[in-house]
Amino acid sequence: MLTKKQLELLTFLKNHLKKNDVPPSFDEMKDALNLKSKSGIHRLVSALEERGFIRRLPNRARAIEIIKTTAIEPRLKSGTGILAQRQFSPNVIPGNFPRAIRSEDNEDHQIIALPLYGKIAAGNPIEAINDSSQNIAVPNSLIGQGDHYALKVEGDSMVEAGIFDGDTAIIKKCENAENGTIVVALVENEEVT
Amino acid sequence: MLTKKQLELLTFLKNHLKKNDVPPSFDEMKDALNLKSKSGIHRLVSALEERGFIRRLPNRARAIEIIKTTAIEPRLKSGTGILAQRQFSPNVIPGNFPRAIRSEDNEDHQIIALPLYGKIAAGNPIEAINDSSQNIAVPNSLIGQGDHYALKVEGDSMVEAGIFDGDTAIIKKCENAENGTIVVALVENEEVT
DNA sequence: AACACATAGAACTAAAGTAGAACAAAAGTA
DNA sequence: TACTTTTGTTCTACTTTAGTTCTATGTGTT
Repeated sequence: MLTKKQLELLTFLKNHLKKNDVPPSFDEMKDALNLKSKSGIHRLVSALEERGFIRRLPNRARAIEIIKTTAIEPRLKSGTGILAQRQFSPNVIPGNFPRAIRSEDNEDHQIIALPLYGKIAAGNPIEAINDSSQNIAVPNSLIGQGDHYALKVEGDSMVEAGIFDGDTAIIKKCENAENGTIVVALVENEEVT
Repeated sequence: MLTKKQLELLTFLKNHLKKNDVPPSFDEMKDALNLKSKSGIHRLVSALEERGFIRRLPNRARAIEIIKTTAIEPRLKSGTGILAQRQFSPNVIPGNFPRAIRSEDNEDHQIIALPLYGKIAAGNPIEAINDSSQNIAVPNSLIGQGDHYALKVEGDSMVEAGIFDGDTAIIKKCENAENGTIVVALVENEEVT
């Protein structure tokens, strides 16, 4: 229903509203999405309005109201039984990875296979799949010391951190989280978030 | 939906009504918002009326009625800057509290004041309020060893765990989370989830 | 009638905010 | 391939918001 940019704006709107009680102005939205002009925002806002996610009063400052947000991700488990528990402990993404892997760099680096443990929800918690049969290939320039594994990101509540739906997160395993790091924590035995 | 000034006035209206049972006059509103003239108030009142937050009788003194307020509780902070970061580390709710405090038991127990650090989102992360000025009173029968504090629960994604919107969570501070415990983790410096 | 208190609103200014055209590039789609 | 949509940009035009002063009008009391 929504493009990435539209979702990003909607998410920002939601958070801004929660934080400040006041909808952001076009300028604030512009800054939040790292645009240089408010016109792009104008179009995104119009798109959100057209799709029925927000409502607004024309020519009124900050007159934006959220009507609905994106639907919640469908859950994987059936709801009847209890999942076998994976032996997760809290893990940390150091968060200083380069944003993207340049393909031309691949020659220079050794590729490492990381176990793909399952999915991680950026929005609602999603259970961890416990078959580590799938691996993904990662240049070891991304990896420092220690145990690592991978999770697929599902949901969009982390877009502000540059983590998008469908991304694959490389997770470093460690026992304690420092303040300010993005963590993946096991919640209630069967879900990670 | 509202500009800052409009929200400011609406908040003042709400508080004044709660305190005095009588809506303020234009002059009182003018003083409350530090204006030198009542005309500004007149416009703000009209804006609030236009947006459906208040209703009024024309040409009647103090004839203002609040129809609705903003969905989210007004925040204590100004909303301009970045929050100073609280020194959170991952914390654990042991989860074996009795479900409710019976008032007749209060005589038997010592009451302890816990700092109310802010809100915790059961769904999406919410930033932590960093003024620990508010405390809540808790019977120490609920509290075991160690550091504790309190957070308000907002959202409902934890209902299955018996945690509801509006609940106040008593959190025990500890450094490591065991598997299966419900944790509150600091995410991205300013939000807890 | 006179008075105090309250609301209504015009007129002006400056600042903040919204609207949208026009062009270009990139991504997605038939 | 051709076409459409989305996105990013610059630039301009216009509207609203906010603060101010000043005046007019309505309402209830004495």
